[in-house]
Formats: sequence, structure tokens, C-alpha cells
Amino acid sequence: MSRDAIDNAKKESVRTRLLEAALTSIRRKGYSATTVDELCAIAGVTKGGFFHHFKSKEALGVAAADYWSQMTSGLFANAPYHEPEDPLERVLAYIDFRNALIDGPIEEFSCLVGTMVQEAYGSSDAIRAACDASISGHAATLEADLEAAMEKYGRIDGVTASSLALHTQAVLQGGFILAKAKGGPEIAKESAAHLKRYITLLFKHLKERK
Amino acid sequence: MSRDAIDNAKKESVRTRLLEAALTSIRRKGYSATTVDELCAIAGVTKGGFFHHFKSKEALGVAAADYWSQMTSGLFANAPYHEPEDPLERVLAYIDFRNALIDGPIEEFSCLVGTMVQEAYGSSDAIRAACDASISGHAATLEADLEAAMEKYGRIDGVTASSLALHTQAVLQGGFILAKAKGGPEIAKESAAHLKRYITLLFKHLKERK
DNA sequence: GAATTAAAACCGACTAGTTGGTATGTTTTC
DNA sequence: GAAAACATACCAACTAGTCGGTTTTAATTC
Repeated sequence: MSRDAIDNAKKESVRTRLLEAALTSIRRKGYSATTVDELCAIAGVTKGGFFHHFKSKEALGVAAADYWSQMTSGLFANAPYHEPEDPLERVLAYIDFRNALIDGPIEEFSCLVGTMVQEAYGSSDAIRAACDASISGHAATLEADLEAAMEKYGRIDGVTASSLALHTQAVLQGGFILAKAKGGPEIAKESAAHLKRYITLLFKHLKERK
Repeated sequence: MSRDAIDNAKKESVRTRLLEAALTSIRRKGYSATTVDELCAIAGVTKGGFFHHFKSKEALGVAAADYWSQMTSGLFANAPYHEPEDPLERVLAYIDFRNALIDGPIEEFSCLVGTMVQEAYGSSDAIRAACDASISGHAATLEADLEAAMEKYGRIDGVTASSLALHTQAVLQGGFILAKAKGGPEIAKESAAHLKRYITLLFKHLKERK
């Protein structure tokens, strides 16, 4: 019974606990300022344990980005914004969903990979690539809906589903930066509202053209 | 004459050389990964010189943000995008100007304070505030033109000149992050194009309403 | 199903180098 | 000649990473 209790408490493997600690710390202080010792302390592991699971701090960074991709893709796959029949409405519901997530302390809604790639893009190509995969992979899940919407309502010169999907990520990432500068989530939410208005206008414009 | 040559080469004061080195290094590797020793080496000064001008690394961070504000405000004040008579056209010309700056190596067009606040917002409130002042101060220079444009063409519920000005900064900052992830400036330029399209549609919509 | 065994998981003390920062000079400038 | 502007030498704390050892786990054999 005490064994079971301990097992439950530690059911989360050491590796997962270290990754979870990495998410928290990197989102709060960035990658460079996050030390291996600190992660060990948070996760309740020793140095030996850390380097058993990750061959270097850089490897942890890559693993953290992958872990983040896994977590977020699960969250978004099960989110309710996929329900609307109309593809444009699904896109707008996605933005509402993202907007609703922006709340509370900044380190709890900001993006791990956006934060990390900012520091690491020049120092570690492995981390850069992992962050890119996370952002681009998530954007790709939007692309299908945007493509369907454009198929249904028409197209504008220079606007592709791909570039529009990436633009949504840029707006959100930029909103996080301003939120960090201002010390609160409000600006990020307003920027998301502008994004929604843009996409709405973009397609409204197309409908009226017909 | 050799005295003059040396004076010319070192005309840039030590303080300025250190700040210049800070811009380069922080834009490339971030604030935490930038070391005092490194800045001394680049600027050709010793530790003593550094701590004579800045009482701590944090103080350098704040000074770097202020120096950045000074440099950029000079650049934008003298830029040609202020010429158009129409305020809306000035705003659109501003975006074109920003778009034109996005070129070459990422560390040469990315934003110092956007990079720095990402890491430091939780660790140093002084740096956070200096970065906020830089971003918000620059956004404020756009606000007047946006306000004039709204006065001229009309308003939409929920869209203020202030929030729209900050949104432009969010889009640019987000573009820089995606550029870092992707390893090239293209995405940032496309995102700026979306921003221009948004503002164009926003006011076109208003004109048609009348 | 108890004993054996090998590998995987983890510990903890250690190191070599780096970190921001200091204390005490020496030179330059006005 | 006295500040201001630097240089030099130094330090204590911290950094990522190593290495030999111990414990857990799980499959295998008897």
C-alpha cells in the first residue's frame, strides 16, 4: 500500500518529470538561464539520472520541443473547434479557442518553442529544427481548413492557405512577446481579435465580390 | 597623426562599443547566453572597463534597450514613409518600410528588445520595463497616424488606434520568431504583407459602409 | 515459483572550465 | 592635481558533463 502510493506519486517517469520541469523553467526564464541542476532539483533526480536520460542539455532541449509538440497536438486534436460544418467557421473557432487559452500568468499560456527558438536559433540547429517542426506542424493542421475555405469562397492573389496558417502563428507568437513586455495577457487577446477580424474581412470581401 | 588615427578608430566611446557589442550578441544568442567577458573581448576592453560603465550585467541590459530605442527612433523619424498626405497611406507606407528592412541574416533585422524581453520578463523587471518602453514607445509613433485615419474614414467597434498600433508590433515580432524557426526572412515578409492587407481591408470596409 | 542474471535506471561525488563581480592599481583627461 | 577612465589580478559560486558504483526491473532458467 505504501508501495502503491509511492508508485502512484512517481508513476510519472523521471524522464517525464524532467521534461515537465523543463517546460516550466524554460517558459519562465528561457533556455540558457535554465540549468541542469535546477531541473534535477525540481524533478527530484540527481545529475546521474539526468544524463542517463539525455546525453546533453541540448538533447533535453530537443526532447522538450518534441514533448511540447506531442502535448499540444493532443490538446488541439481533441478541442471542440473542429465541430462546425463550414471550414471558415472552424478557422474562426480555432482563433476563439486560442484566445480563450490566453489567460492567467504569462508562463502558463506562452509557447515553449517560440520562446526557445528565439535564443537557440543561432546556437543549436537541432533545437531550431525541433521548434520549427512544432510550429510548422501545428500550422499545417490549420492549412486544410483554410484551403477548404478558399476552395469554397474563392481566393485572393498572394494569399495561400499555407502563408495564412503561418501568419496566425506569427500573430499569436507576437502577442506573447507583447504580453511579456506589458506584464499581462490583454494585448495578446486583442491581437488575436485583430487576427480574427482579418480573416473574417478577407472572406467577407470575397463573398461580396461574387 | 597616429594619435588622430587612433582617436578616430576609438572615437566610438568604450561605452558605445560595449552597447554595440551587446546588440550584436544579444540578437544572435539572447541575453543569458551573452557573457560579460565576450562583450569585453568584442569591444576591446577589460572587465574593469565594463564595470566602470555598467554596475551590473542587468544594467547593461537596460542600457542596451535604451540605446536600441534611441537608434530605432532616429531611423524611423528620418524614414520617408511620413511623406504621404493621407494618414492611412502613411501607415501602409510604414509597413512597406518595415517589410523592406526584413532582409539578409536574421540577427540583422530582428528586434533587440523583443528578443531580450522574452528571456528577461520573469527575471528582471528593469529589463522588462525598458523593453516595454521601447516597443510601446515605437507603437505610439504609429498611433497618431492611425487615429487620424480613423477620424477621416470612420471607426469599427473594438478597434482603437492604440490596439491596432500594438498589433502591428505583435505581427512583426511574431514574424521574427517564425523567421528564426524557419531560418530565413521570407515568412516575416509574408506576415507583414498580411498585416498590410488587414489594414487595407479594414478601411476599405469602412469606406464602402458610408 | 524461487533463484539467477543482465540490463536499465539511478545515485552522488567529482572536475575543469566559466560565470558575474570586486579590489587595487595605473593612466588619461581637463 | 584630482577625478574619470580604464587595466590587472583575483575570487567564490556556478556551469555542463563524467564516472564508478548501487539499486530496480524484468526476463530466463531450473
